[in-house]
Amino acid sequence: MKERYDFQAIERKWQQDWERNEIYGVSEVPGARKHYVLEMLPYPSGALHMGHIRNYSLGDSVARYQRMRGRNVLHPLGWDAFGLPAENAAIQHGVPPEKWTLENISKMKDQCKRMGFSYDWAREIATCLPEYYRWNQWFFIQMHRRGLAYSKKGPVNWCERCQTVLANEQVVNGLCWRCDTPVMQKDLAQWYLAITRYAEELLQGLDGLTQWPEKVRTMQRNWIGKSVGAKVRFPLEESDAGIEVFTTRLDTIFGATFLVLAPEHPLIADWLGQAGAPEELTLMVEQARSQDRRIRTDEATEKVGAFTGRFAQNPFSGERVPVWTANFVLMEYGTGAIMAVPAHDHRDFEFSHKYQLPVRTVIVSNGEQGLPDRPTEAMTEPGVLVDSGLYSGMTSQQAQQAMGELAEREGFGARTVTYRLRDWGISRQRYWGTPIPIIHCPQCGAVPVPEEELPVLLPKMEGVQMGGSPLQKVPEFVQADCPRCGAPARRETDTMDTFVDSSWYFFRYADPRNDSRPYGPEPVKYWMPVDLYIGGVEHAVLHLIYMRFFSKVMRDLELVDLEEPVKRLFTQGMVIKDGAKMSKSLGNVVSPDEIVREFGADSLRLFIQFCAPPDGELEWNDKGVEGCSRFLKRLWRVVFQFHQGLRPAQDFPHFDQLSDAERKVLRKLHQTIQKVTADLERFHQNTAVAALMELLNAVTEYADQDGARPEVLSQMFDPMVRLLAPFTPHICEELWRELGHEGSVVNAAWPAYDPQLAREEEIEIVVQINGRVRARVGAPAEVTLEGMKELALADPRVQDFVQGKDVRKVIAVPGKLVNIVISG
RNA sequence: GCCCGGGUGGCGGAACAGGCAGACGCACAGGACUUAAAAUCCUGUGGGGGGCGACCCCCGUGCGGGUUCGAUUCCCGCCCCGGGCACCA
Repeated sequence: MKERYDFQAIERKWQQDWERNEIYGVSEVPGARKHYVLEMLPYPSGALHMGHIRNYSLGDSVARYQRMRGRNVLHPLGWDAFGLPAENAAIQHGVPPEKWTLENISKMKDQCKRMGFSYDWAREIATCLPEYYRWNQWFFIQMHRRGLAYSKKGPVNWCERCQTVLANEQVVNGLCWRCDTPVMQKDLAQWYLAITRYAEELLQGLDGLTQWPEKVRTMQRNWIGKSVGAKVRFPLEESDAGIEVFTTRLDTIFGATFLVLAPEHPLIADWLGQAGAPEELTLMVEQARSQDRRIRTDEATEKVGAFTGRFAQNPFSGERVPVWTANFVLMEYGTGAIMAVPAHDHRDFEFSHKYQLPVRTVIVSNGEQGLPDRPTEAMTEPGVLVDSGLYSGMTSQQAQQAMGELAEREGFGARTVTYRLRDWGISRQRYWGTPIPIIHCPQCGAVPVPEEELPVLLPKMEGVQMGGSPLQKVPEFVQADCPRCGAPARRETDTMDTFVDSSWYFFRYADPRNDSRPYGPEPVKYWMPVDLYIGGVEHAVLHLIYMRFFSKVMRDLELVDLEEPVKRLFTQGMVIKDGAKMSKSLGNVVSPDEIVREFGADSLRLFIQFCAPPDGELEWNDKGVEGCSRFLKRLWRVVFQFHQGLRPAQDFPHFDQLSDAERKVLRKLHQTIQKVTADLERFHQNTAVAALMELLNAVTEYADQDGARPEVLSQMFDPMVRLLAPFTPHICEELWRELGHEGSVVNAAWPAYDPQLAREEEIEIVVQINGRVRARVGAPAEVTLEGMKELALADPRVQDFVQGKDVRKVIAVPGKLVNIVISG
């Protein structure tokens, strides 16, 4: 008997064996049912943290389980290898970003192997390699050809610390998502991807993603921010120009007592440029423009404004309305101008109050009589129109339609839809990213690099420095000939946002070494969509919206025949310690390496799946790992103590020849098979592990009895090891071989449960009296409802309660419970 | 303010479709083994009360109501915590 569970030796041994035999390699097998399990690809920071371990342990147990169920499972991993930390390391320590990144990848890959994750490493990708990023460039060119990638000069989000532009999605509460520096506005020429063209489709598609968490779908809906309304043009007095406003409440237009322009509105600049512009106006506009965006867009910030001295005309009522400008109106939403209806909008109400502007009620609640004399707050609900000319008496909805139709007929407005979603700015003024494949020619303008010249290689740079696009300082890179006219030209020196890399990487796993296109149609057709995608919720409006966009574009490029790339999304919870996220600054980081060294990968994997439900937060607890390690030691002990003399399964005694204890433990086994299977299907790894612990408790109890029979134990160990294999593959592999099997447990079949054996022979019926448990009676499993009632009423304790009382009702729940309702 | 989650022992959590609240694990206490400790094994462990005793009673899933024979679970009204969005016209 092997005395000790030497996890270090066992884990090393089987990791080497699996690698040598390439046991985790997969290929397309026609006819075999595929299953694609994916985990969000990591940034190669240098070390896996507990969040990674949790993510990959969950994915790995699903991948192994599906494989044992006979699926052809694709389970790959790669590296999101471009990005700022590599560049910052280069600046701080003088290490070339490529070297830093590749070394980190190698370290982390090693950690993955030491965890025993079943990745097909033959499909590994790293986004910083030309063989990968050339396809980023290729996609960019395809998009450019269709007008989906375009360049535009305008205000962009700028992070001074990262020295680069950020996408809207990367600005979190006005701060840089990476370093929390307040984001400024800057005017720059940038490349954009036209995600807004897919806004409606991305929104509609969410309804079909029924296996995504509601939370993520809601976040995406909010982010896309669809508003249905109308644009209306208010002609300006003494001018040919007009002011176009966007409103979702066209029905309130008779209550529009003034207009407000954003301080950045082009008309404001015009007017300020003219002689005699009021000083007060100039001052206000300057103040608003220079206000920190975060403060400016905070609801709590005081609304300030100024009268422009101009008037416009309400196209519906013909009324003359003053034109104001104010800090609360933003240029980037709608038309940058609003009609203010103080009676029916909180913000307008507040503003009108401060500047003594008129408030006019034009909507009343259904069934309400008369007008409120002096409203104390805005009534923002829809209702019935009053004081609105021809439209008085209509409901808000009717009026919106009728007014919209009139505006369209008369040509001063139209019903329209706006979105909060902006096009995706992908230019980054940094070195370590995919070069944008564009050449700027003085004659021809921005010309895409011809496809056959891809990839545009990122030149090696020794001394990367902050400030400006680093590639500008590499003359050999910058100097290029125009692909169209051959004249000397300048190569684009910005690189792509790294979220481009991660927007399509999971397609590449299907065909990772293709060097003539991003992927071939057949492998993608076979493997896609991803059946299960596991990762953190923090990418809800970043990666998870970009990847949906890319998939739609690929469909329109006729590269794939697919609406949505991910069937089921699972967002796992964070790993925390002492109530806070693990972080270096808090000093509460637990290193997976140390845990693996002390308890082994299997114990860590088991604990991290046992300790909390996968979608909830996981509070780290060292003692908990120890408990899981104890469980594995006990498993080891019981198998090695009893496996000698185990007989093959066919010697198993007939059911009728089993003792009560033997039937009991066999029943527990089949119940456990049933439970673990169901729990894995519904992603409740924690209770699956708990069930396996219960099973081991039952088996140990039987095994320690006098007269425990080896042939019965043999029947127990075999399926038990298989059930546990997805969670703790190393120890299970060792035990599996010890039990006499030739091949790997990885390829063993998932055990089936026998409903007959899982069924209890004798059941316990809970007897309640007026809803309180008062007794328990035994009954045969096949007892009828009437039989249950009789048994319950016959029980002496029940008799005591019932005696002299009036039994009004007896309720029986099959196989479970009888409730006797008495009175008096 | 709006939208998602969530609130259960000392702790992490379980209870899948309204039917025994607290599975499993941690921690703790007592015991066995040991010269001793560690490891391991056994027993106990929501709170309160009663009985020599096998046991029995009462209370208990954030708070207050409701529906029901029966509510951690469903409904109404609150409180608290976590996350997301938020001057978006």
